Amino acid sequence: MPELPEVETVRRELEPALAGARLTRVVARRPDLRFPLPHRFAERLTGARIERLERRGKFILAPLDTGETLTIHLGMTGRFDVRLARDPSCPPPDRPPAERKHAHILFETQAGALITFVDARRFGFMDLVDTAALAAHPRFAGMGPEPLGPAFDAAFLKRAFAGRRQGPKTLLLDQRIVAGLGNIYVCEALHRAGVSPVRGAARISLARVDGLAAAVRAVLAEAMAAGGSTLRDYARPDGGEGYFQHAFLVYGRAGKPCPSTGCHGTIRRIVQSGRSTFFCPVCQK
DNA sequence: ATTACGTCCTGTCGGC
DNA sequence: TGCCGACAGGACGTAA
Repeated sequence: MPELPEVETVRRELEPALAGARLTRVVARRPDLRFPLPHRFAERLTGARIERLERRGKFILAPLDTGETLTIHLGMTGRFDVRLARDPSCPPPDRPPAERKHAHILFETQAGALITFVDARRFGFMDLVDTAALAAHPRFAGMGPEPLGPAFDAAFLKRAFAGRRQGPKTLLLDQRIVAGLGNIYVCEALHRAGVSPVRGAARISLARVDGLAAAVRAVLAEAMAAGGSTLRDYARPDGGEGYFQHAFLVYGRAGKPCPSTGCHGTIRRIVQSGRSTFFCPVCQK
């Protein structure tokens, strides 16, 4: 379940193999992921040099020397398998059948690295967009600020919440308000800030919104330092696991006692906009 | 403008 | 033991 910390971890681990690398071979083993791949996808990538790897929200961006940018979204189960250049006399290790079955896109670099995009549920997607027009692209034009950037603070969030009747849970998941949060970190941030996920967002005091913005930044920074969270779906390109899941205070903990000091509440699971919300009804007001 | 809800996709897990 | 539904949760389309 890649959210910002997981996507950033993946970006960093792809860098050694892909930043500055020239693609010598690209294979799309099917014409679509979540959406159809763009026209002549593999051909437009083959021979291109990836100038660097960036991240915007939950997207990985790879600007190319062709004037286009490869945009990648991992969806739910998308991940990369990275094999750096190796001794050609040593055959590659066999992969488990499930891996092979859902290996949809292959990238080979001039230096001999083999990068495989694997996505069982195919909620991920890739696109090629004109780099000069990237900011104006519908997918990015309306995207909210980076939660760890300077534009995301209490004043900004207060404005975004103004006049809104939906709960902060729903609004923080909206990538047009802030880019990169997903279900897990929104639940965790709301609990840390002591803010109820169901309270009408316009009715949250500035002081609480301030605490919420701080909690969002803190939980993301901590998760990133831990290499993200590994649940059933997410795996790092290096095969390692993130370990922030051990720091969850509410996510997936329905029925367990609230971990807040002095609070005797019990974590509840409810459904908001079709998604699970985990929270403590006692200390989240 | 805002809100609500359905859709996509497949593997896993719990209950019967 | 096997079947079946619930669930996981990203973005997006549609309709009110």
